[in-house]
Amino acid sequence: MPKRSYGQYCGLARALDVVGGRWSLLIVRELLVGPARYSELLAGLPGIATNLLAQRLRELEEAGVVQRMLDTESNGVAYMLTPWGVELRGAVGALVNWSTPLMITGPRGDAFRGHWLVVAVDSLLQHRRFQESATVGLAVDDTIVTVRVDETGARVELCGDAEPDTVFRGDPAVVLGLASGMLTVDQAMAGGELTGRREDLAAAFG
Amino acid sequence: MPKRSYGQYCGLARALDVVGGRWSLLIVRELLVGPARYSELLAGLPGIATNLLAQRLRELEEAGVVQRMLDTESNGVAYMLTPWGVELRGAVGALVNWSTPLMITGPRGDAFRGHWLVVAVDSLLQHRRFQESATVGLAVDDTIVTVRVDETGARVELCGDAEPDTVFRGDPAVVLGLASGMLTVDQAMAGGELTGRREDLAAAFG
DNA sequence: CCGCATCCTCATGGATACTG
DNA sequence: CAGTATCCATGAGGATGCGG
Repeated sequence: MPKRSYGQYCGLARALDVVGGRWSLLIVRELLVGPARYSELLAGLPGIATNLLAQRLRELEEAGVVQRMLDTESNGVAYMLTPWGVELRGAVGALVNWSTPLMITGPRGDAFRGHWLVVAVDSLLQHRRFQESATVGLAVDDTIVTVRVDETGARVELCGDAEPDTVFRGDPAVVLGLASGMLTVDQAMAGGELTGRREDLAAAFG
Repeated sequence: MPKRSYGQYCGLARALDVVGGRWSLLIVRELLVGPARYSELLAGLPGIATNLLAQRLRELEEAGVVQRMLDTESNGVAYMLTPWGVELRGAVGALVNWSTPLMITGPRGDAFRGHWLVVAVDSLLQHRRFQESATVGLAVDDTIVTVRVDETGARVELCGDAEPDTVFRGDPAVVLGLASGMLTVDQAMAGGELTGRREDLAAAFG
């Protein structure tokens, strides 16, 4: 009955009242990539229980972070972020950037989904500047993400129909190392993990 | 046995593995103002259970976010953020900014501590620009915070011995409204809640 | 006092089965 | 497919105790 709140007149506390629950921000992460069906959310959130996903979606919808929409393809429901929900990108990105040390040294064998790179690489490239413009594809497992940089900044998205002309295949850690600047292009390509034109990669992660 | 982890190779998930637990980020908020004793943390975190505070401090220390130090005054222990912990300021600030709508419309009667304004006002002023420089004091309850702005940005801190020459006394909501830009100086002073030289206030929250 | 540890109770989270 | 229902494990909140 009484939904648990911190009961503090403090911005951080009130924010956590809404998105501080377990799995809540991870659901937001999924929806930052784009609208998704319930089953897609389940697939993108390995480990979540079905009842929890349903409950969290209800809470986030009630709070005004998430809204339901009609999936025109299947005539079913899909979930998407409200404009206010999209504004969580900054907070999510800050946490992603902060966690870089944890991504380098942490445990192996964790679950991974290629589309997580969309939010992560975007955040990591956000505070970097680029002289040249470049568009490269990054293939991890069966997902291809497009990284497009120019003088105005970086944009990362899931690859749709139009594949970029240069696609690199590699390990998630290598991709994140490049994006965070912990790994140089030379180091990343040395292991032969990444294939393609070196100068394209250097421009995208310069 | 196994500390609860999301088990995802994702920056956000790994960050939440460390600071996603209940109360964790609020503890960080307290320490962003400065080092604090255990009892001070308890006072700044109304609602937390004593055992939880002890457990969270242990976890955060083990993760490298918090470190113990010697309190030279009392020869007791004090807690402070590590350099990596301080870097959470960006994420905390992003959540504070995001929560602005919740601070305007939310429930009344929540607990409040004056020093919470240090982190909040600092975050809210961070993305704003100022033509003139100004230093004003904001008094809420028995806490006075100093807001100092100039062309290079804003800095907010707890008022020590040297009180600023102009001190405004007001309601937390009015102060936050000013800092977020939701409230103009005229509106804030109209109710007579804030007293002092209007031009000083206008410069600090322009 | 201050800094916790213990104990107890109940709310929350997790796993799985089940249903419209 | 999109969730509920159920049941068990874990975690949080509150009071109290206790050593330094």
